[in-house]
Amino acid sequence: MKKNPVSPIPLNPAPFKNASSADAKASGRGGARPGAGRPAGQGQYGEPTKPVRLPVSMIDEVMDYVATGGRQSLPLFSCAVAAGFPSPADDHLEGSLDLNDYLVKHPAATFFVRVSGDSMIKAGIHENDILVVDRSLEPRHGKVIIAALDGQLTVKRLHHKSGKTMLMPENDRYAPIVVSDEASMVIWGVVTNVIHSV
Amino acid sequence: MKKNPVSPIPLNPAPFKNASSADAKASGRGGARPGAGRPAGQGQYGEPTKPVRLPVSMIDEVMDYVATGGRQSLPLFSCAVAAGFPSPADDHLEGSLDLNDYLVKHPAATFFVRVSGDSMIKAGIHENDILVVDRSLEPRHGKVIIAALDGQLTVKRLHHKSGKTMLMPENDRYAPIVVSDEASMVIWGVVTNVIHSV
DNA sequence: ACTTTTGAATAAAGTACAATATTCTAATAT
DNA sequence: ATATTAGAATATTGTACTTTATTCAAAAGT
Repeated sequence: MKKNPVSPIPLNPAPFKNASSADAKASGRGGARPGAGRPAGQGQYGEPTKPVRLPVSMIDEVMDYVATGGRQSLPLFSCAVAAGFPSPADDHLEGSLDLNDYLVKHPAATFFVRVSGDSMIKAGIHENDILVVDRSLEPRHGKVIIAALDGQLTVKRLHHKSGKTMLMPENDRYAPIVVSDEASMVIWGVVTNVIHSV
Repeated sequence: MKKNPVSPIPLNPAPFKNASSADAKASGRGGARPGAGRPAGQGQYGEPTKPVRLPVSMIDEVMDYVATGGRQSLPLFSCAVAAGFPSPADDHLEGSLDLNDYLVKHPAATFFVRVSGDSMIKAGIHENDILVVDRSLEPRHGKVIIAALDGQLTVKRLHHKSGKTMLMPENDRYAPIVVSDEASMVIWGVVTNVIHSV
């Protein structure tokens, strides 16, 4: 069992009444008294624990999860104009954010795509960016989508105009793709977010 | 449920002998036999479990975590050119990705900032984007950083030139900021990623 | 008076056990 | 012959209990 490195917490100096007055025991040391014993909250988590059954394959992972404080919720600040004086960090604090929660609304229907090419540069989609794609969203006109065309994955903006379906790049050096045979195109999902490394 | 494909192997050398021959019990049904009993892997997780102690405040959260299959690792595809034929999804599969792992290398030193303004538009940083900021990285020349100037948070590219420190916007409509009094500027951290909604 | 030793008190942590759930088959009933 | 039922077998699951760790303070030593 791991030894707890936490420094001793000075407990309340409870007014202890010495037992020597009446029933002092001549033999042995120590003795009954209030305040003795290991203080609560000295465990590895600083709070009570309870045994819970977990699948063996996940125990390590869960222990990690618990050790790192659970959901990876980190503070979110905003650039909003502050009071005017040099303001503490709290003045900008908007709350806290978990990336998976924020970016993945439908975990079972979401996947990522790494971008190659620059055909969508004007939409803020660069080479090597990671796209968050949700296949549970309906691919409507105007949405940025991931489509498989002849077995090739592409990112484009979907256009439906006068009965025709087109895949529009957002880069002047590329031409729109007219989807003649709708059956040859499979839409994998709708892009919801772009993750870009600076 | 799934039946064990292995046929019941009699553990003891003697094959199961029907008890009726000699010491038939007139009363009672069923009886000893191999293969009886609840099959393994029928539990709520389909695998053995073990009791583990968890802090009470996290039990609900952990149960959620376990129920949703642990780390939110989702598939990552690439747009790389495939074999030429209409290819299955697997041909594009690069692996799987957990956003927190990918974006947050130093959880204790990372925070997020929501962008206002368009002064960094050429760096792909748009209004309302979320920036991933790591304060454990050293703010070197050329890095995009978050700085507090007179209590106001700003995103700019850090420049050190001939002894001067400057904060460079990436938008022609904005002018560089010369940091005259270095003490009035506090660098909060280095921007590692931009998260943009399409 | 100060330090060290020792046992009591009590929380933490791990595990064994009892209760429950599920499935199989022999015995019984139809 | 087929369907039903009761009991046996065995995995699952929750929790009680044992073991371990830590702290307090009286007693003993210096």
